[in-house]
Amino acid sequence: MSSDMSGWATGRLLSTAARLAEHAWDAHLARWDLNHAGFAVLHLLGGAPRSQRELAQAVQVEDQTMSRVLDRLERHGHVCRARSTTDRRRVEVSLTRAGRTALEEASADDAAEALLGAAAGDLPALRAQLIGMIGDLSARRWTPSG
Amino acid sequence: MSSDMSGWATGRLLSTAARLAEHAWDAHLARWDLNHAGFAVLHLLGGAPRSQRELAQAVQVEDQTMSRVLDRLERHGHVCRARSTTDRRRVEVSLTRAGRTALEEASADDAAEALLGAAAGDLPALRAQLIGMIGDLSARRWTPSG
DNA sequence: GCACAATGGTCAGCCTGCTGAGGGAACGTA
DNA sequence: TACGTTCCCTCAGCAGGCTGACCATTGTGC
Repeated sequence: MSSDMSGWATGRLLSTAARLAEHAWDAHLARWDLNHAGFAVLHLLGGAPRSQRELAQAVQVEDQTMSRVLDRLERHGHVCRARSTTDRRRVEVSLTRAGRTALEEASADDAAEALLGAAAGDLPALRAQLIGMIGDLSARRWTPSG
Repeated sequence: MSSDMSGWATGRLLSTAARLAEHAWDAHLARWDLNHAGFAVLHLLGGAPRSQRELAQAVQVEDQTMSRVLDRLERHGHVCRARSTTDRRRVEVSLTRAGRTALEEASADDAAEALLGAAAGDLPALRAQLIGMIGDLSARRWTPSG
């Protein structure tokens, strides 16, 4: 049944694996009205409030995308947006009490991570390769002298 | 500058790497009015015409998604859709002459694959891990006794 | 002080993914 | 022949990515 993937481009392999991982992850997070994108933001916000741009850069996403992810998080009450008093261009984003609870509960039960661990033979090796790859590709993308 | 990704969930690493790979790939394919999704379809169609459902299953995507990818390919003249004469439920998809040309030209210059090769330390190992992972996760998703 | 950049967010629009719902064609069985 | 089921595709709507264009605020230089 499973097609022969040896002829697939590596990019397609990455995309497919990522979609499957997101799907498993989202199924787990739906309990808290969350998904993979929102969860990553809550995770960052666990430490301290941040501006939207800081969040966007931390998760390697455009500002506009972060804006809409925050719309959804705000709509579901996980997050609170407030114009900065010192610099009124900035929007300070912070966890609500409900958001912190969701973050803690969702983090405690990391079934999805366990699933990936089982699916990937050598998880640390895979992670190391992905991290190296992201570093290389994102440098190529975000620096002028690509 | 590059944030510390050691705390990232593996799913997020996969998504980020996949997006960066898609971005590089798309930049290369834009010359032919193509993107990563459309290219995968053309690649499959290189052998022989297929029905939409066959294409969807081959690239592990829902039928509705494939339908829209084909809309775009058709609009740009890469592909031709024709109702099957033997089974009028089916739609036979085939390459146009322009589509075949685009496929051949885009395949010849595989700069994006080379880029990924350079970014990933050990490309064959990465590919092997991804293929294993896709097999495992997609079995979990698409079979009843997940 | 004022014109002009740089910075931080948003709006609009496109693309790929998903789910849910529905329509038309083919097939089984009564 | 008629009916229900299955199969294949499409429409509608949501979400996360992206680009391009725009607005408000802040900072800079003359």
